[in-house]
Amino acid sequence: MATTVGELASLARVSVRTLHHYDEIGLLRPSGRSGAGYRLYTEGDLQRLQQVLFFRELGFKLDEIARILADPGFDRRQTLLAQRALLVERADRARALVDLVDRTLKALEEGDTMNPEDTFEGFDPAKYEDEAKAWWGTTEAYAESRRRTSRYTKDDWKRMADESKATVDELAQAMDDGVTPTDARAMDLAEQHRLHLEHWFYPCSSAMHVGLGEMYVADPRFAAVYDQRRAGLSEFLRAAIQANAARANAL
Amino acid sequence: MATTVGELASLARVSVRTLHHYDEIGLLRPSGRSGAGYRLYTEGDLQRLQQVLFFRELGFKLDEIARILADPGFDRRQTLLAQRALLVERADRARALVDLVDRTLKALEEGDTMNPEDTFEGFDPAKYEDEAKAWWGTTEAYAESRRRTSRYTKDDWKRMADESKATVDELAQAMDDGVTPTDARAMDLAEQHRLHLEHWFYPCSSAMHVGLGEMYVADPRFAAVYDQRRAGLSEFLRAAIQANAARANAL
DNA sequence: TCTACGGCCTCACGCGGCGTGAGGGTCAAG
DNA sequence: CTTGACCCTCACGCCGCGTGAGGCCGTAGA
Repeated sequence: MATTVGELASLARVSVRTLHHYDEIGLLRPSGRSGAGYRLYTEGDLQRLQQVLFFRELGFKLDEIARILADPGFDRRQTLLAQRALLVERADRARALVDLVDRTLKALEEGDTMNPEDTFEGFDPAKYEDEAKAWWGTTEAYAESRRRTSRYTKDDWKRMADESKATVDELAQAMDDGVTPTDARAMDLAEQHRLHLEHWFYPCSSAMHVGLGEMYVADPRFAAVYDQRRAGLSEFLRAAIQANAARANAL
Repeated sequence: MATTVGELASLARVSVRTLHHYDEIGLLRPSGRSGAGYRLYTEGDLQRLQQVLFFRELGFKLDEIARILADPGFDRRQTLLAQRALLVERADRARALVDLVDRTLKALEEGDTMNPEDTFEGFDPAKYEDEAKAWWGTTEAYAESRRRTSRYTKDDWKRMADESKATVDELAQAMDDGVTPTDARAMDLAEQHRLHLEHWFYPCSSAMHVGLGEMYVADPRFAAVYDQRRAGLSEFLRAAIQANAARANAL
């Protein structure tokens, strides 16, 4: 008329330890005990266990399951809808990451076939020192920037402004399209932004770029420029820069 | 020339505790310490951190990341491909679960609108007792089965066999199509199997059905019948029955 | 009747990736 | 000289169990 832990465990394909655990936390107490203290489970217990496993499968936490089962009048619809949203998010995220891996793999291959001597450059001490200075004290970058910009003509400034505006517009459009900062499109725009800086102002390593991104949200003078174009744009750019730098560094 | 934990933490959008942890486990040691023992991070540290966060984002475990970064010649392609497979699996699973939630919601609604008196039936003590007996001792079910089958004509037997074969064929086809046991299609077939038993032999509660599923894999006489039709079919049926019972019980 | 042997019991630590205090030093500003 | 915002090092907590250790129960064979 009743089963022991081991039997129930093999029936439901869970470990004995799991049943012990569920007993401990009160999620599934055996209906009885034998004289020797053995746990005895009834059919009702099996049914409850199946309910537990069903919700566990859906990713509910054990205490949530306990609450769901405690009150049969509990709004299952509501609960399931919430869990659905969570699962959709998880699926989307996993898909996005697969995408990220794919792009990383592609970048790896291209990098391999196109410029194998990069391996050397990565260890160029001079370059490294340069980058370090540039990021840890903005002064060096600032000096370089002034050296360059002092020779720009009005025409140069206009072209620079046009380019800049284009990038900002594309970023805003990406946001409107619901693109996330870790998306390829956003990262590519961040890279475009970095190249823009390199071209017009000063050498800008990805590390330095990250620092700048921070400044864009932290310094209201910068933030205003972006957020005026579109709410939250400065934060979006910062995140995209981070993602882009992370990708670049990991290769 | 160097930052403190707090600064690096806010730069990289991680907690100070996380950096402490990475220091503890040796994943990211600060390049230096101040006189007072403060952690001091260089730009190189930031870059390494970004590498760490990149791989963490992809779902690598911290010790795996350590191994990847330890050896620059590490086969990143291979590693990324493996991770990709893992992520694809995760995405598929999440999608399947969303599907399961949807079907559960649908079943909930239909159940609500079509037969509200089921709530009563669920608490019918007579029925419950019957089910309990049927499952915990197969004898009762066996007796009922014999009572019924003793009156079957040759024609009845043939129709029963045809129905049975059809279900088995559909199950095999589902397997061929790569359907998983927790998929709706598999669960529906399991339910069909259960109804088949109810119709031709004896009342078969979902709990009892689970018990039978166990027997199908455990008892070689039964397993052979299914596995002869298609390798692994008995195990597939068992899993589908489990899933179907779990779904039914959770509603 | 003794002895295996398998199943059951109760602790209790371990894992992964940190969160979250407690209790105390350090450092620049007022 | 004090405040307050940093920083430090323990060290326990979380979640869902896995994995022993050390010992009792129950049945079957020698």
